[in-house]
Parts: sequence; C-alpha cells; structure tokens
Amino acid sequence: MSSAEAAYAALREGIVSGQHAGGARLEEETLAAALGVSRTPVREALRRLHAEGLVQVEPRRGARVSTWGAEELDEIFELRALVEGYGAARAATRVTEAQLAQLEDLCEAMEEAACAPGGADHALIGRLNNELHAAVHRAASSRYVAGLLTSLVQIPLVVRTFQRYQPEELARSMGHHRELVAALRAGRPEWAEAVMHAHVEAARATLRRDLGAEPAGEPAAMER
Amino acid sequence: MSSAEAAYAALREGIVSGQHAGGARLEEETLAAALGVSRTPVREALRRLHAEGLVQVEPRRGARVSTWGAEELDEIFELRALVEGYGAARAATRVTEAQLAQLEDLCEAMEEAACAPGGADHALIGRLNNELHAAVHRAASSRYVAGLLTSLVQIPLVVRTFQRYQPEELARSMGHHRELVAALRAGRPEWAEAVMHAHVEAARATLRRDLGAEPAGEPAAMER
DNA sequence: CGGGCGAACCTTGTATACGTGGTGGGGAAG
DNA sequence: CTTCCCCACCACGTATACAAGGTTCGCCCG
Repeated sequence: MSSAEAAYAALREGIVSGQHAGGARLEEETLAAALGVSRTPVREALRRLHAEGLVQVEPRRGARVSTWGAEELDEIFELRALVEGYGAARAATRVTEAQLAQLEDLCEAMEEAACAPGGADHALIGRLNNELHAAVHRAASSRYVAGLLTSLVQIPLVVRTFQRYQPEELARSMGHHRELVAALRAGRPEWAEAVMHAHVEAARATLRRDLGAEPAGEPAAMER
Repeated sequence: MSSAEAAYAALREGIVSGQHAGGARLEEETLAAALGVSRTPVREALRRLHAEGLVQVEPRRGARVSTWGAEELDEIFELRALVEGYGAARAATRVTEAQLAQLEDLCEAMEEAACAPGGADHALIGRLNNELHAAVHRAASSRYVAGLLTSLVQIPLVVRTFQRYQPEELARSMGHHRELVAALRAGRPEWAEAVMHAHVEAARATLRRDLGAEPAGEPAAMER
C-alpha cells in the first residue's frame, strides 16, 4: 500500500472513530510526523477526504474535521434513501447467485454478533453492516452508486449508528437485511428499493431520537 | 487563484470540451509544462478530477481521461433525475424572492440565446443552463446536492447535450425551465420535482437517440 | 487602560530532487 | 524467424527545500 493510501486510511479511521473530533484542526506537519511520512502524501489524503466531505479545507488556513448539524443529517438520510434505494433496485436484476450466498453469510454473521453472550458486539455488527451494504452496491454493478454514497455514509455519527440501536431496533434491522436478500433473490426491484428505504428511514429515526434526547451527549457533532 | 485551482480549471475545461479525448493519457510532466507550473499542483488537480470521476488513475501507471458507455450514461441520467429532483423539491420550500428573480433572468437570457439570428448559440445556452441548475442547487441550500451532482453532470457528452437539441427539443427545455420556476414560486415540492424529472428524462432521450443513430459520430465516448 | 498596528513565527502552497516500479526495446537462444 | 529475458529509460511516488500568506503576540499610541 502506498504512503498516501495508508495516510488516507489512517486519517479516515481517526475521523470516523471520533479520535479526531469534529472541528479539530488537522495540521499537515503534525499528521506527517505521527504517520511517519512526509507532508506530500498527507496533503493528498487530506484533499481526498475533503472531496468526500469528511474534512473542510480553507486555502492557506488548513484543514478541519467536518461537523454536521441535525438538518444536514436529515439531508444525508434522505439522499441515502434515494441512492441506496436505487442501488438496491438495480441489484435486484443483476445480483448473482454467488453474491446472494455472500449476502446470506453476512446476515448470518450479523445475527450471530447480535446474539453474542454478554450483549451485542456493536463494532463487529457495524463492520459487517458496512460490508453488506457494500456487497449490495457491488451487485448493483454501477460505476456511480458506491462513489456517491461514500460522501453520505462515512460520517462519524452515521457509522456509529449501531451503537445506538436498542435490542428491538437491532432485530428490526436484521429483519430488513433478510428481507432485502429475499427481494434481491426474487428479482423484484420495487421490493428491494422499498425495503432499503425502510431500512434507511429506521436508522434515521433512531438517530433523530437520540440527538433529540441527548443533544449534549455527542460532542463530536452539532456545533460548528 | 492558486496554481492548483488554475490547473484544475484548465484540465477540467480541456476534458469537458473534448480537447482531451476520452482515454487520452494525462502525463503530469507534460501538463505541468503546458500550464507553466510544477507537477505538484497538477497532481492535485488530477486527483481532484479523479474524485469527480473525470479521470481514472492507476497507481504507478498514470491518469487517463475517463470514458463512458451507453449503459453508464443511462445510470447517470437516472441518478441525476433522483438527485436533481430532490434538490428541486427542497428548493421549492426554501427559494427566496431574489433567487426567483435571478432564475427568471436566466430563463430570459436562454430564450434570447435560443432565438438568436442565425441559429441558437449552443455554447451560451449550455453555460446559462449550467448556471440555472446551479442556482436551483443553491436555492436548495443543501450541503450535498451540488457536490453529488458534480460527478454526474460534468461529463463531456452531457455538457454538450444542448448541441444535440433540435429546435423543438430546445423549446421544450425552455418550457421546463419556466415551469420549474413557476413550481418553485408556488412553493410546491412535488411539482418542482416532477418537472425536474421530466427535464432530465428529456435530455436523456435526446442523448439516447443521438447515440443510437450515430454511434461512430462521437469518438470521445463509447469505447474503453 | 484599551485598541489598533506591526513584526516574528508558523503553516500552507509550490518547486525541485531523488528513489522506485513499470514499460518497451534489443539481444540472445531455440 | 520467433520468442523470451534482461536492461535501460521513463513516469510516478515521496521527500525536502523554498516562497508566501496568515496568525498571534507584543508594543505603541490614543
């Protein structure tokens, strides 16, 4: 892996994990020293993250981690519903048997992680969920769907949505995944799209509830 | 304007205008010499264009101008219809009087350019059209709509759609713009969304007709 | 004592130099 | 004559050096 790609991966992970809080300054020299590379690949990573919306860059004034307000999260979920729904509909007529099998494996793994002894493993579930959605995007065999969505899903608050799910919501999410696979297997675009819509809307509802209840509990967002 | 931004603007213009044909190699050193800057800002411009989908980059193997097949253009127009429709719906409840006035001015200017003596000025119309759509995106006051669409509209074939319009199609397009402004002024999201859908679908139909009729007449696209 | 101005420092933007992987051409062997 | 391998060249990736704009702290003036 190139230095630039490594820097990109490290920075993105640092941002979505909350290590770099929203609004935090990202100094090129500092990051370069921390990553053991020069400023050049760090700059490239920062510009890439800027293109994806994770950082904001002002000329001659450096880069900061982006922040998101409640209204912007609303926009994000509406656009996600549109684009992910489109992707799911496309996938319904293009998915292969091998991909369906993989999706079912992922469902299995997620349900296992959800029923783990001593509470659900939210980190693992989140990773598997990302993988499942990525698999649907691949099945859509579209050059654009996945790219458009990176700006919409790689957001700290969104990535950690699963940590907010209550048991009932978690079960509902698993149900959505299973139903989505069923719709894809049946080759029914409208069904797949509707399920994906519901899936995204459910996630949105959870986030809205949490943000409304404890607006001060999420220091990584809300403030600009 | 910084060198990097200048390089980006020049390269993008060169690509969408067809000066850099689809599939053409983009050598950093050559471009740097042509633009009178060093490789550093050229690299930054290339990566940015890559993020927007206009160029494809393979590690250690350089950058090439992207190409688009008929199926990919179909995807693009479907996604454009979704996202631009969403933007129009948002704009309907957020547009200001000043913005409405500006939109009407743009309509006026476009109709003037379309009725110019000695045939319509397609280049001017195209520019005004871009400006009008950008104005709608601004009116939507969304952080994401405009960004998502750059990957979908800044494409050589799409930008030059107006050159393909026949008089009747041109008139229809003007009508769409007027109706869109009317829907925005009425504050009716569904109406605005529907008009924008029709608008994008009409453009798609024109492109499909032309590509189907003379697939060899557009050397900038189709082949990979 | 407070506000505005200036200079030093710090960070970003750009240029240039160096290392490395990929590509193509030429030579030798079959 | 053809094919395969090796070497040289060339472009990309990264590091480093230099230039220029921004920020901040301190000083001077009101």
